[in-house]
This record gives sequence, structure tokens and C-alpha cells, in this order.
Amino acid sequence: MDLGKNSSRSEFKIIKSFSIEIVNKTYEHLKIEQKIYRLWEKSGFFNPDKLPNSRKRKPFCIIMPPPNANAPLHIGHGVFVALEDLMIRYQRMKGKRALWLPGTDHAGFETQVVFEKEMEKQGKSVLEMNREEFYKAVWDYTQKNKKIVKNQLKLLGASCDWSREKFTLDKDIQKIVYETLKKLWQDGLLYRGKRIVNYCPKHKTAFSELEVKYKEEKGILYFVRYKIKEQKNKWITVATTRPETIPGDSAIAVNPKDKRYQKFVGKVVIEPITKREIPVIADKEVDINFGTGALKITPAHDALDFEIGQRHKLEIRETLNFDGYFNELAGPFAGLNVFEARKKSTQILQANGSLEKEKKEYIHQVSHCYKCNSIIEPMLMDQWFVAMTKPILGKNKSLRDLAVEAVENKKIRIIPSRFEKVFFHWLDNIKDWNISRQIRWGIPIPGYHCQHCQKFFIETEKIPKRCIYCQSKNIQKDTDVLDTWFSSGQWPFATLMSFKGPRSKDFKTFYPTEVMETGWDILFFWVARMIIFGIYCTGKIPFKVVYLHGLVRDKDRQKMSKSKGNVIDPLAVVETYGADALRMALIIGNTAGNDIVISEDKIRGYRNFANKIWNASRFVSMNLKDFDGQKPLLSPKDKKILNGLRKTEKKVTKYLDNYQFSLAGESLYHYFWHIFADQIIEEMKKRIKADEDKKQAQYILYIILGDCLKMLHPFMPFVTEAVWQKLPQYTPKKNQKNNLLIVSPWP
RNA sequence: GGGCAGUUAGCUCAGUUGGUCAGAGCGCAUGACUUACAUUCAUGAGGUCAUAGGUUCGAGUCCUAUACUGCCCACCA
Repeated sequence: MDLGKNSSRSEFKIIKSFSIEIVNKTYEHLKIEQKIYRLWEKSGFFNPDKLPNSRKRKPFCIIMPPPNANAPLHIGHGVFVALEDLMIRYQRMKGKRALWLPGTDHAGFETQVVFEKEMEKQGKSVLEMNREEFYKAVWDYTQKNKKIVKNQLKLLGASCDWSREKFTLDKDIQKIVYETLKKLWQDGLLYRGKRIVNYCPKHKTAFSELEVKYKEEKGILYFVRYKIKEQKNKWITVATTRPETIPGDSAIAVNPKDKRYQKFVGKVVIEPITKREIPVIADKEVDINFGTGALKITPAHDALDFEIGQRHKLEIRETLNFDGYFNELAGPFAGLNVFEARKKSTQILQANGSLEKEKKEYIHQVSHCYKCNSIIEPMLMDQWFVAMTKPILGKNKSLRDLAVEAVENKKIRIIPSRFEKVFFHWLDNIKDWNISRQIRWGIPIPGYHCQHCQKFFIETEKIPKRCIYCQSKNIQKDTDVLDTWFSSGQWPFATLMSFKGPRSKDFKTFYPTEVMETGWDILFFWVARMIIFGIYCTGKIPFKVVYLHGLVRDKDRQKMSKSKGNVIDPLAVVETYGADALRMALIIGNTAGNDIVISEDKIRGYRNFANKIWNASRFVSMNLKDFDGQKPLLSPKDKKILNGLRKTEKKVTKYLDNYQFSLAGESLYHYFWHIFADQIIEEMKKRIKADEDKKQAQYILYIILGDCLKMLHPFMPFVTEAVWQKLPQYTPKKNQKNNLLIVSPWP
């Protein structure tokens, strides 16, 4: 089938019905943008298969970072649209088979939180819904938002291939995610284990390390005496910020080299709240110089303590329940929450003479839930973990090593390069990844627990009837879901692999993709995981370049947030100033890795620029009516003028190839406005009026405007295409296909 | 505790291999309804490129130190 021919027929019709007149003195984006978008959509050129000579083109692919399908887009999304669409349009014009693959993310935990808030607002209770009802309700909610997001992306001018749109919960995507889970399981990299995890008592789920934010807080350091058994007036003093966990203590640990305490090692002390007898042990992890040098060990409620506890086979006392209240094991604290128990503990300790002193104004780091700011409780839980540093079965490399190698060997380049250091540092200290979430929205973990032999196993293809170890029928399905990043981490290959039919070649054609353009704030959450999974699952890197953009700030450099009331709604901007103005404002002054400052003034400035393009084009259009399109003999002076254009073209192209988008945009802006409009047009105006070398003047205007429209198109696609369509000199004869600026060749 | 970034005109920021790099937008001042554009045009004011040293024929641009600002990472109880 000749796709090009088909599309050219439909174009012709559209152009005839394209009714915007270039006689208007002002560029009216509202009347034009949506029509232009429809024109592009009907051309089919967003789909790389339908580009002219598609087969001969070299592939160029960007996978869109899927926006969360739980809310409309915010200004940060505008940044990625502006940058990615710029790259895609540029490469398309350079003759590449450009694919920008769109999609949305179910965003597990994030969406569940947003949805619950929304329900609360409507006075509905999510607790009344059972698991299925809840899932269905959130599903509908995301479907609704997906539509909104899609429409917004179109309003921003995103030239992505909607026929390849994906959602992280699509059946075919989930299937691939499960295959990865199975592979990890078979390679011995997925395990279920009881570990200390970061637990948010409010959201009632565990998190990975990344969802925890440490904040400096003032607290009290309590110095508590543990009496040595059967020795009068002898004790070890321990410094702790959490006296409420004393009933969970299993030992007191000291450093084996600590001369002060060597004599006590092996002795027994009395824990001062419930008066249990616990041993004094020696462990090298204890810091001699901190506090008193003696550490109380609470294996169930502290990560280091758990480790030490494991080493010394200490009793694990889980005194705190998952609802945030203490249980009977906590003795007098049973039924209290953490703060009540802390208060009570100081009273008891004071009363029985165990509280030596308090250091108030003690500043320490406290972990908080990144979402609700609740204090994270380290809790013991059975969770699924991905082993990041364990060698992959049959190889001498770990998942971590795969990512380190790819960046070290320059197979993947991170822009700006300083983030490579950050990347390595994170990987050097990486921990096993907890991928279980105790929430209802997300991809269920196909994990099973045998009630008979107490073992866990993964079964992705079918629902198992028996335990794979002991054949017992008494097995229970896991109720946890996967961390969202587990699925989005597979996005580049999962999307491309998921297609059937003629598109089953997509993976082969477009993978590895070219660029991953996203915010630096999700370098660990997402980019690192995509690199790891990409290489682990396919043997190839997922993308060659990582371009990290900054966060959008307001003109006072404040982060935008709804609570501060300084958010800019990108679609409101599009409505007022046009998508082109917003996009240009987001590109100019925006350099990799640095935050972006945007203000209404700036956007207005580029709206004016769009108008400038419109009017300069009007002028050229008016003065080219009798232009025959032939190249006349040019004077040296005229050649010099065109030479200036060539120089600008070279410069802009170089900047774009080097990912210096801001400089490219600025150069174009300056050339178009202050060289072309202010100087060249003014001079040619005089010549045309005086009929002095008029043909040459017309030719110069024709060439420069044409090339400028092309170069400006990836930055400001709507106004440039609108003008292009209105100038018959640029839109070739009916029998030629490529009369859209979107596919005209880059100068 | 470790690490990173920033400090350039009133404001917000560009300036990647050291030599038209002292810039842009907005703002400001003055003038202009010049038939492409008042969402415009012309002209102009302004910065010892944080500070102190150093390398160099030559440094916002490289090195060292200092100061302030912001950010990231970390199991110091």
C-alpha cells in the first residue's frame, strides 16, 4: 500500500478547506492551532510508517515519559512536550523515521492517594468499597483523566503517534511486566523476606528507600540506665531518641574495642520498663564516639538493630502494630501511639530512677513519608525484594553492575554530565528494592504463600493449585501490588514489544531508542531502573542519551505547588497566549539540569514573537504576488545577506545536535526579529518600492522566510505551519506530496 | 557527615573545548500612529561577570581558597 499517496489526497482537501486569512493584522492562535493540529493528524505524519519514503529513513525514537493518569497536565509536562516535540520535529524534518510514542502511567500509589482525596471531597468513603469495586472506580477515574491528558497534549502541539498510545495497565504491557518478574524469580533476584521496611502508618504501606524524605528535627536524646543484673549500683547508660521502643529491646550492644564496656560484655542487664533480662553483646557496627557508646538493640523497629540482631540471633520483639499502636509486648505502652508511649516512658523511667538525663534541642534526621509527611516507622514486614547487588544467575554481574557499566562505557550519555556522578554514587550505595506495596491500585503481585511449608513463590502464567515446593493445596495469594516504578521501569521496551501484527517489528526498528528526556528528580526512581531493566531484559540499553531538564519555578524561584497558589496551568496559557508562545518560553533560558524560571511576562514576549512571524510573513506574502520563483543573478551584497542566513542555519543546527536548545532558540529569535525583520525586510521594502533590483529583493525574502519558517517550526509549530500553508510559493504543486511544513526538509 | 550546583545589567537568566562574551527577555528613559506588525519602530542609560590569590600573551570561561544561597545523598542510635 502506498501510504504517501493516500495521505497526499486527504491533505489537498484539507488545505482547500483551510480558511484562515493571512490578511489579519494579528496572529490569532485560537482560530488556528486546533485546525493546524487536525491538518497534521490527517496527514498521518505523526506515524513514522506514513512518512514519505518511510522505509528508507533512519529510525529515531523517543518514548514519552508517561504522565500520571490521575490529573490534568501541569506546567512541568509543558517542558517535556516542548523539548521532546522539538527534537522529534527536528529529526522528522532531517529525514528520520521519527517516532514519539505516547502513553500514560497508572501511577499506583500516587493515583490511589489522589483518588481517595477526591472521594473524600465528594463525601464518599473508599472503605465501603471492596477490592473489586475500588479497582473499578479508580480504573474509570484514570480512563477519564487519560482522555483529558491526551487532549491537552494535542493542544500543546505534541506530534506523537497516537496510534501507538499505551497505558501501563494495558494487558500486553502487564504481560511483559510479569515476564520480567518471572525472569527475576528464576534468576534468583526476586525474593520474599522479612526485613525492616519504611512503613507509613497513615497510608498503611511500605515504601522503597526513595519514597522516604529525611528532615532535620529537634528532638530529645534520653540517657537511660540499664542495671547490671546482680551487681549493685552498676549500670550501662544508653542514649536514645526513642525510649518508647525499650520494651522491644533484645540486647545492649557495645563496640568490642570500647574499653569502657569490655567488662560488661556477656553480662545481663535489666531493661528498665518491663524489667526483662537482656544480654550485653559486642558488635563492630556500634560507634564508640556516639552518645554513650552503648546502643540499645530493637531488632523489630530499626534497620541497624535488625542487622545486629540477625548477627547475634537475638529475639525479635514486634511491639508496634501496623496501625501505629503498641501491643501487649510493649507492656505499659499497650494501646498507646508512639508519642503517647514516649511520654509515658519518660515518666516511668524518671519514676524508677533510670533516666539519667535528657539532652534537649537535640537535632537529628527523622524520616517522613514523602506524600503525607507522617513519620515513617521502620517495621518488620514480609515483602518482595529485587536483589540489586547479587550476581545474576550464570553471570558474574549484578543488576547494579549493568547500569554502572552502561554509563561508564559511555553507551549511555547523561546530559548534563555532572549527573553521572550522582548516578554512580546512588548505585554504589544501592539497596535491595522493595517492590511490594500494601495498596489496592496497581499491578497485583502474582506471589503465593504456602500455608503448609511457609514458603513463597511466583507464578505468572496461571493461578497455581498447589505449592511448588511441598504440593500442598493450602496456598494463599499475595494481596500486594507492584511499586509503580517496577512497571514504568520497563516502559521503553515494554511499549515497543507490546505491538502485534506489522508493528511487531517496532522493537527491532526503534530499540534502543535515542533519547530519554525527563526531569532530574526522577533519575533514580525511573531512569536508573529503566537502564537496569532495559539491559537485563533485552540485553541492550534502552536509550543512548538521557537529557535531564529542570523543575519549573515561578519568577521568585519558588517551586510551584497548589498550596502556594503559584501554579501555572499550561492550558490556560495556551488559551491566552498560544501553545507556541508557551513552548518557546519553556525552551529559551532552559538549560539541561537547571531549573526553569517562567513568568507571564516571558510568555507574553514570545506571543509577540509569534505575531512578529505572522506579520513578517504577511509582508513577504504581499510582496511576492508577482514573484516568478526563479533565482536571479545576485550582487555580492545580496550574496552576503544570504550568507548570513547560512551561518545562522549552521549555528542552529549545531546547537540542536548538541542538545543546546535554548541557544538554538535564541539564535533563531534574534536572527528572525533583529536581522531579518528589522534590517533585511526594511531594506528590501525600499528596493521593492523603488523597483530597484526587485527580483533579487523578492528572492531574498522568499529564501530567508522559507528557511526561517522551517527552522522555527520545531520550536513554534503552529504559527509556522499556518503561515506556510498560506504562502503558495512554499506549498508545491498539487501532485507533490510534501506540502506540509512538518515534513519539509531541514535547511 | 559526604557530594553537587549557583553567585553575570533593576528583575529572570544565557554565555560546553580560555581570545568580537560583556549578552537576551522583561523593566526603565526619550522620541515616533514610518500602509507587515503599537503584541510595533528608533535611540539610550546600566554590570570592576560574589571576594582574594594563581596559571596564561590573553579568563565570567581553567586552578586554589573564602563567603553567601540552593539542592541531593547518608542506618549515627
